[in-house]
Amino acid sequence: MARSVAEKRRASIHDVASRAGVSAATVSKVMQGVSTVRPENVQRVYEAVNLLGYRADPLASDLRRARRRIIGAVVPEFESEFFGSMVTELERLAEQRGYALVAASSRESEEREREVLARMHDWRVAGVVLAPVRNEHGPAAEFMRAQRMTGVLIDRVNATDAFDIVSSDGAGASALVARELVGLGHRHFLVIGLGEQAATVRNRLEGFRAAVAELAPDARVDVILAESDVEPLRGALRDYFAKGERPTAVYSLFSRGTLVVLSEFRRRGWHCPNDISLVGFDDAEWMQVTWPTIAAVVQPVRQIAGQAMERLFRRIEGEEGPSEARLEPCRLLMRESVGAPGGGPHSGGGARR
Amino acid sequence: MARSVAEKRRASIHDVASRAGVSAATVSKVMQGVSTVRPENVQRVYEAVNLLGYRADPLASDLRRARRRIIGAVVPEFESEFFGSMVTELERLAEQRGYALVAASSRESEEREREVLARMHDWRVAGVVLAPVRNEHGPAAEFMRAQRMTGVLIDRVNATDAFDIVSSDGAGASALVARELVGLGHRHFLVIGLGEQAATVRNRLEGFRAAVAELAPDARVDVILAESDVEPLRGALRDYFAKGERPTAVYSLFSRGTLVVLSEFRRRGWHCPNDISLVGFDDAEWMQVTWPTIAAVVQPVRQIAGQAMERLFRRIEGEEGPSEARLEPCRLLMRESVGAPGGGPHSGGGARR
DNA sequence: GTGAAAGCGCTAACAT
DNA sequence: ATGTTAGCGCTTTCAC
Repeated sequence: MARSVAEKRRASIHDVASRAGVSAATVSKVMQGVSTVRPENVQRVYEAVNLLGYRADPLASDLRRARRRIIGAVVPEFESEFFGSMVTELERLAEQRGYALVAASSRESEEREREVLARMHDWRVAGVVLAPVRNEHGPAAEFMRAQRMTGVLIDRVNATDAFDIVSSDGAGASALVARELVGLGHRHFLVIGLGEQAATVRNRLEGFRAAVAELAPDARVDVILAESDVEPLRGALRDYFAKGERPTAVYSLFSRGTLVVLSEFRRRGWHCPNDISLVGFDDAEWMQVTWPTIAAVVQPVRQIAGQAMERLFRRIEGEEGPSEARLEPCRLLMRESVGAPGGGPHSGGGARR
Repeated sequence: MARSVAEKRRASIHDVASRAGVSAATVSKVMQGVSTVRPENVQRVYEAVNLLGYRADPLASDLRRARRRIIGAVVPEFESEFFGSMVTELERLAEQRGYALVAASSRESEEREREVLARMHDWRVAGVVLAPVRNEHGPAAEFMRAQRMTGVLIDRVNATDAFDIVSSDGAGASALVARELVGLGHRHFLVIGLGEQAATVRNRLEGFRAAVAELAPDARVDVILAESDVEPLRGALRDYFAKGERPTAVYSLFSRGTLVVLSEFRRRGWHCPNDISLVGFDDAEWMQVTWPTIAAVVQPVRQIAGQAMERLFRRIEGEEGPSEARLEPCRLLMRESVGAPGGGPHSGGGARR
């Protein structure tokens, strides 16, 4: 039965075709700018398109073409500045290439990460940018590998031969931090991190340790790692200080850790940098307006996103070859939270590297 | 030509069917749990499914069913805690109902907002949750109306009869702020906001003004509104203080404004609450660890997301009727940044409402 | 230059 | 209980 005009169903390519007095095939050609269509018909098609407000359904079109112009992005959370701007960048880059980005949050759960990846697989996305909850050996990465999905791993990853990976050079950045702090005279450090994020945390920690060992072999580096949640870390930190430990500088390896450290400083009435110095991994907007301003390692979000997309599209376009690992350098923003040990004047606000 | 076994194309429903020795229709039935299939065949189908790793393509299935189990979410930015957690919540709620959430950022641009909405329309999403850049009269909302898309507007919106809307009760929250501050003895206020976010800012401002007028008719409320960007606001604020204006309390109507205010306080060497008090709209994690901690209005993200999805799905399921507007109450977290004018002791850390 | 026909992966009537 | 057929909206040979 013919459809009534008043029906609210959206115009399909056939509606346009009959309205323009041509076939659907011709409409399709016009929409794709194929030049072999007679100008008169092109005209008629455009008129019908405008009249009906026709827009092709990209999903139907993709179905026929047996390819999806969709990139999946999976991140541990949307709530942080880091992953928020990462998704923004990835979206921009995907759209720039005519793809849509579908972002999903794994909510720091490896189980959910797997489910989300299964959905991406079901959707037949062209490729995935995965920021794993833990590291490159998680179930999600394994799933991707098993299903032969094309993808790139970012952020919390070490080398793996299954995928290209891109992350910031946490070891290098931590060496910068060590150099700064040692240069100011610090010899007793506390480093805190979350063990679950094994890949990144270990890099950062080892980079720091190695640099300190080289620059000041006599220095002491204490480490507090909590397994998976931030609250145990708070407890451990509290115990540590309660025992009377007094490092002159604290280096937090992840952003929420910086908040925990600050709140413990508050509890004890310690002020940076006079009572103790603080550097955090991951910069945030608020860190430059508080009193004191907080020194931080700035991750190069745009570079990471750019490299990740670059590599991903190369793979999508069929490039073979061994997987590559790329480390993007970080900047270190020294701010007021860092000074010489023992309440000396701080080092000023210059940016390094 | 028959496909070779080694081909890496994903298994389709036909592959499963032939493998199980039944028709595609039967496989489809089994996948949907239709009970009229002979147990023996159910078994065979499952075996084939497992063997081939078959998973239905939800997009193809949706195409056939002429409906898409996709909800679109459009927010001005992914970078803030507020919108980040909003997207997280919306994703959770959509998935709970068997839909996928596709989130996009309008990047604070109304032009882009329109484009993003056009894409959602092209995708034939079942519904959209739109947090407009400016207000309910923007081009995106107009587009949604014109295309008869089903959607709900959140956050920066006033009433509109075209859509259901959900936002936090900015006026009520601002009245709470006014009550607190007036109660402490403040009589000279500065309120800052971004004019472009017309809908919310006006509500919040008027709520504050009205409450102050009622509680302390003699009080003075200065207002600085910048049009669209945050930098002009910084300039205006600087000029204002340079002129010698000394309100005893500042109320920032949006989160980035709070950062601007803090950085201007820093420039002038003013400390909260002794030199001046500060309350910001929008809470953030860091506000409870800095010195001083920053008082803030907490928006009920989960309630907003919950109501929005609730209403959206009602509409998707065909519910008619006039559009409704819902305001969710906020909480006010008093913190150390607020005290009595003139450097008196601050009011403590209780939470109100 | 154009359109008929086939088909992407799936579901839903409708015979059987 | 099952398979055949038709078709969602689109693209792509391939005759004409």
